[in-house]
Amino acid sequence: MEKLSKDLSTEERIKVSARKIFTKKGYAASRTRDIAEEAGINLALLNYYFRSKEKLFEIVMLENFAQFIKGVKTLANENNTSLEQKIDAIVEFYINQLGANPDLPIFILNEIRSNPKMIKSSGFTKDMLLKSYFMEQLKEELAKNRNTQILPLQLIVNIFSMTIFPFVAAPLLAKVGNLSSQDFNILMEQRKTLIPHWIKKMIINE
Amino acid sequence: MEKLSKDLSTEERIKVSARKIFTKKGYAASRTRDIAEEAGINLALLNYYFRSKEKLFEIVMLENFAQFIKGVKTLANENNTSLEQKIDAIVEFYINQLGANPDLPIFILNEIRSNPKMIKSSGFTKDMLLKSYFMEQLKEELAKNRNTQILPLQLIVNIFSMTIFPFVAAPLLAKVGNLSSQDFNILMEQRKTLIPHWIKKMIINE
DNA sequence: GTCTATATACGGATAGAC
DNA sequence: GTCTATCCGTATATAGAC
Repeated sequence: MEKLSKDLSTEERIKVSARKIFTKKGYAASRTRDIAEEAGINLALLNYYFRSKEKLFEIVMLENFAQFIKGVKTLANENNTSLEQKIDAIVEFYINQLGANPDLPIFILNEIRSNPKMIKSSGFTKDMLLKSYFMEQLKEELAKNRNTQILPLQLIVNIFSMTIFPFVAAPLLAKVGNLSSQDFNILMEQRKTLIPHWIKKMIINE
Repeated sequence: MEKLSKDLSTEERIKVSARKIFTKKGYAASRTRDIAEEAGINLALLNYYFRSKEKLFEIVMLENFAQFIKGVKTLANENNTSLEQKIDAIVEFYINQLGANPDLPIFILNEIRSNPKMIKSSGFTKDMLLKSYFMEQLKEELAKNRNTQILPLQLIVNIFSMTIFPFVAAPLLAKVGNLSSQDFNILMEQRKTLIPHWIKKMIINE
């Protein structure tokens, strides 16, 4: 197992290792010893910097959340892109993001499940989507198509479902669909254009 | 916290409690002591019946898998229902199923992630969907609409994504969408008809 | 700041009485 | 079959030397 490069500060190396291990195994199954070893330092040092496993975890989680939120927040509020462009951008952004970090979404969702309090400190807010410019544009487009009986939220759920779920279910999907990891990547690459295309169809009231 | 009714055998009560706790907290974070207490028996007795935490877990997991698989396997191979009817049935089945067990999918997906070997013994096979009657009907319908460039698998991914993901992301969705649990149920109830409707649109090559 | 050694706690599992 | 008491491994956390 490759050790981390030495040009990061010790504190930073611990955080990087912690994220890696927490993300892969979840909080409970992760051992501070493993995190320390991965960072190339001693267990005592980990506690010296972060006081406890739990504190370290919280810090890492907040950064994970932030990474996740940042995408929507900025993309959804660009005010010189069309609705279509925004959908394209969001889908592509998350497929790229999760392609590099496939374990991240299920890890986050799972930790939220087992510790519902976490969501309060997560940075996710009810305004970040509902009051975004993206939401305005979506409502407008639905009205234009006389398709007002569909809650815009339903479409937003679809965008994220179709984008994120395949990563969450990847091992199962690989099995059931008989896919190599190469096949999986191709499938996701196709979805970058397919998902926006499908969403467009949903908006139109035939 | 309500104790389980006494008319089940001890062994059965332990299994029920184990499923409940494992499903809620995941394997690593679950304590055999808690399972025993939930079942209203002693820790020693749990080991008397199941020898170890791990053995108990395996048994519970196999039953969880079975419950999950059973739906697709039977519904996808009904040979006197139309494609449309099958899609309706699958979506409704899972929304009902997961409405009663909202933690089940993320639990299963998460345990598979942290222990990839598990998928081998899970009962999920590459034939159960790819070689189903459902798949035949889907291919046929796509061909009929000259929509052969879309992999049928992409549509299957969509069905399950749109059906299952909202449960997986429920706490987040509730937060971001500002939904009460009542609202969430309504949203999912709507999806029982919306999802099949959307899938139909995807099949048609406009 | 970083290490070795150790204290302390917790959780899974077993011994043995009933 | 079911319990109480206990053992023992493992993991977090700290003490204290360098």
